[in-house]
Amino acid sequence: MGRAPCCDKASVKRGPWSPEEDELLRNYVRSHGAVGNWIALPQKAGLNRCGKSCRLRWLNYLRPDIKHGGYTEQEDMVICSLYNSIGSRWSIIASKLPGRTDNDVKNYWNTKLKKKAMAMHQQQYHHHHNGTAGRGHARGATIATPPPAPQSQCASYMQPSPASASSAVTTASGDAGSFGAMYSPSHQATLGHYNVNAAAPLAEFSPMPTPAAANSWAINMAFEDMFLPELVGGGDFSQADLFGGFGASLLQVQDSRASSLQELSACYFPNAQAEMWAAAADHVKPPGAGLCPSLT
DNA sequence: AACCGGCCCAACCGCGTTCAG
DNA sequence: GCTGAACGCGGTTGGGCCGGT
Repeated sequence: MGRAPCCDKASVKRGPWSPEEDELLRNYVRSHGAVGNWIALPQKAGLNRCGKSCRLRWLNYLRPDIKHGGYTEQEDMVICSLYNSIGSRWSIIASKLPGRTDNDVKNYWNTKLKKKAMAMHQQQYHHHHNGTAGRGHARGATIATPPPAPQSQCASYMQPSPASASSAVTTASGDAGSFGAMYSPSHQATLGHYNVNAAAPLAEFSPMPTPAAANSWAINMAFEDMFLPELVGGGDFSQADLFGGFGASLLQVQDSRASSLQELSACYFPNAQAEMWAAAADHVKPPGAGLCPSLT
């Protein structure tokens, strides 16, 4: 049974906002500062709107610091790598992109970035088969070459990143083939969903990027101001760490980094699986539930 | 010019979480 | 501890826009 509607839908205006309504809302927020009670706002501001709708309008459109469009490649990369790490946690992803809203990031991913990833994947898949087939999987020869998977600037992050399936755990277990099972339920759900909607094998693990992939768009990006070092406590991340590694370097992710990443993953996946990952890094304790405070 | 289909984005919907009473 | 209201989030939808035919 669903919850009761927050307002009487029959009596409030719905649909696109008029400039007049925007102005009323803007004026109210300007003069009253932080909105404590969105449900009460429409009446106070003279708006015939649902409070929820007002909140959304403000957060997604009217806020003064909002940026619209014009995503940079660096932002693309942040979105992609975080999507790989934590799935469709848009609010978290958006929080790492100043001026971007979760709705905006979500729309951007669904309408553009995902396709960009697919296109890049096609390119790199062909390259892989034409020029680098037979090189095997850098994570371990025990893994059967997976079916074609997005291997793009985005899709290259779709392989198990340290944050979603740490190499420390993998190498410790000695069973690289168990990667699929290493995904947390929440991650699997995300990928499953992605698979259904995108009609593409994103749920499959990508093979390790080829050298060609390593030269791709993503690898050449500057990482100095990336967010992950901040998230894991200021550690200096190499690109290989962030991308899940390239070649042998991946297999030798140092324990400390792996631990930090496991902690990060545990923060995002507060479940038994995350606890298992975290436990593998001995000194890392998963949070009880919810996101790590540092991530919110 | 009219129609069509795909794209894009703002807005809506419903559910889980939080919190005050 | 319980309950219900409010909040926050992710998924989905509606409709305008635009390019192709």
